[in-house]
Amino acid sequence: MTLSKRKRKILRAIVRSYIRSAEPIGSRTIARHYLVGLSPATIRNEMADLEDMGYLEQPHTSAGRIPSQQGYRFYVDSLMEVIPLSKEDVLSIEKTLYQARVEDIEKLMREISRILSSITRYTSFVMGPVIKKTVIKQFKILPLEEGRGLVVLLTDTGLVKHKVIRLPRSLPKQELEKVVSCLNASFSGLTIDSINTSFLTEVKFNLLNQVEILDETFHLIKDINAMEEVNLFLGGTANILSQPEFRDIDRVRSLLALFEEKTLLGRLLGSIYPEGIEVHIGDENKLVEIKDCSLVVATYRIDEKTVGTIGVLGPTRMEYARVIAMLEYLVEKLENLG
Amino acid sequence: MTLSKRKRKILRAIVRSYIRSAEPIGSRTIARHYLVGLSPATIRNEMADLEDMGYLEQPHTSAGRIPSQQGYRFYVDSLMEVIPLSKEDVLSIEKTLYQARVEDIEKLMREISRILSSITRYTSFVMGPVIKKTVIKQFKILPLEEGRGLVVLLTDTGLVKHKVIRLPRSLPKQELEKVVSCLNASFSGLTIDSINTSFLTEVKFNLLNQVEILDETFHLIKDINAMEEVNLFLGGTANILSQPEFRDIDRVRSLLALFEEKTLLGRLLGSIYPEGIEVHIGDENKLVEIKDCSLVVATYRIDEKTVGTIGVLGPTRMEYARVIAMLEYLVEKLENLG
DNA sequence: ATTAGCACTCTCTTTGTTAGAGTGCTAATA
DNA sequence: TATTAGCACTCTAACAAAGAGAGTGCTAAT
Repeated sequence: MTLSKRKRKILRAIVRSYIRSAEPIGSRTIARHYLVGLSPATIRNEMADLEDMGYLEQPHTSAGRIPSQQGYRFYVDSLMEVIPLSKEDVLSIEKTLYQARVEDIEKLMREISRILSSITRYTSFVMGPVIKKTVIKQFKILPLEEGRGLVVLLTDTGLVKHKVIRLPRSLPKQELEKVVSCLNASFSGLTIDSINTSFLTEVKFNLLNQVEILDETFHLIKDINAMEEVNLFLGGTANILSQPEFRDIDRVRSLLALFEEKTLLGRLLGSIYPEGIEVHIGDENKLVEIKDCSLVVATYRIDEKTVGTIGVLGPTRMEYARVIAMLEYLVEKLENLG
Repeated sequence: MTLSKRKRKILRAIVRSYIRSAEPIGSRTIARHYLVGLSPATIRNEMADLEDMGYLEQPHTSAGRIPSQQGYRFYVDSLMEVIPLSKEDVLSIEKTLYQARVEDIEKLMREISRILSSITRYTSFVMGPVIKKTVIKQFKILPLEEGRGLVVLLTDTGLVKHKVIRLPRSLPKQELEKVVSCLNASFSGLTIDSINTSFLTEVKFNLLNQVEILDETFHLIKDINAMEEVNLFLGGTANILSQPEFRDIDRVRSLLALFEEKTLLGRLLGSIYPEGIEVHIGDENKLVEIKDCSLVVATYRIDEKTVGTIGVLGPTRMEYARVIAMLEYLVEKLENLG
């Protein structure tokens, strides 16, 4: 399905204009502003063709045309030119990051997400490694006051999780250390995911006399596993309300409910790990709640191994080029500062 | 300003009816359903009086009456009867809590907030102790790999915070312990709030040779202090969209933006510590964003000292009685399980 | 292949009309 | 004196009709 040069020009004009104005575009407008020299009638014929081919739609007979999902797809794949971020944008990002005094990865993620949503005016997200897939590096147990201890779990991605557990009151220090080293010997190097009940039982056997503490520790792992705690930062969830396509409360509601239930969203995002940047337009999205949105997702790597995703969710009428440029820039930021 | 028994009956009927239906109530309806035996004309006279006195409002001349803010106030103070939760509600709460396998205070807070919003259909929040005001119990520093360590900060409220810091590469174990015990000696027993720069400088002086690590630790405290991280769980933020008063996108937007920016909300809530339960109706709220909402807030205590708040934010047309009953029940849950 | 011209279609806005709900007032009633 | 019936009045919401405007598709001319 190849398009003539002129058809491409027209399609591009329509997509761009519609992205800007959210209004259907008529042949006259195009002839005047985008393809000077041609008459509206000619444009009309071309537009009719483009509609037949599935790239355009007409809200009703006497309205102009708007891009179809296929139209956006073609635009993103073949027509769009990604231009680098403007100096002002770069400057504003750098300034914000500097002022935020980013100190750890979580704060960085939060900040980047904030920047992304405030500049794009869409909803943004930054997700860290899915915790279930991260590799356990080390356990530590800090005895607290009588009968309680703090399990600290370090993962290879630099993530730290802790949990207060009960300890047997009579546990002498050496015993505790023994338990810890046993835990480390058993678990370190494994992903949290891979520790199942049968494996645990085996380890438990080796620690017969310390079963109680192990149980608690196991709960930590199980909890982490169960809660699917996604390291997910959302920004600009209220932004979609400014988009004219979401004037209708009912369309917004399901979306906002989705944002609140981060687990679901996290699972979706966790299943996308694009090489480079991926654009999911409308129906291409797996989640029904966002079947009329577009999702732009990028992957970032830290130390060659930690993998997270960053992206933007907005209407299909999204400023793809700009969003992609933003993402490219911010991925770099994440990778360098993280 | 005292109201006749009949006026009170009428006001109560109007408030109740409006809470249920969100529709203005006319004299006929009241005469038929709430005060059988009286004619609409009589009710009309009384209603006119009530409007004069400021308890009722008329959206327009030929509509029925709706309660004014003052009307709600009077209702909450004098007319409302709080009836205990139904058996079904209690059962459903218990079931949810049981299934959630609540293990730590944060999970409990999240779960309670979820229950609260799902049953009331308003937006709920559960806030833990404001971290700045919590008392430092103990520092721990765990050496990690070469040149890095994990500072663990324990507070008297059971809250645990951690932060990865850089350590001088050459720091021997005994030195580290010395630093830790010095930190503890200096800081434990103080609130994070109260540690200011000048006090720090003093401590720094005592640790001259370990300045670097102290700096990092200080940053932890400063960070906590600066980020105002409120231990705030929101639930049902999308619920307000179901309320007819929020059919209008623009009214919703500022509210949702507020929800996203938890700091602001946390500061507001942190400034309310009612004895028992407090109801803030409409304009009584300090925050402009919620001047047309009602806020119902309760305090909960754990171990006689930890103080947090729990509450509900909804339209002024709120089921006050039911919400209050819910809160009473859930406060108890929080206090016993927390 | 392109374009001018024109009839046609659809929406949006305006205007007018009507039905319905509810009020306030007055005069009658208990 | 408190209550009520009756009635004119007001306001809204819903609907219909009409006109303007935008844009199309088709045909015939260039």
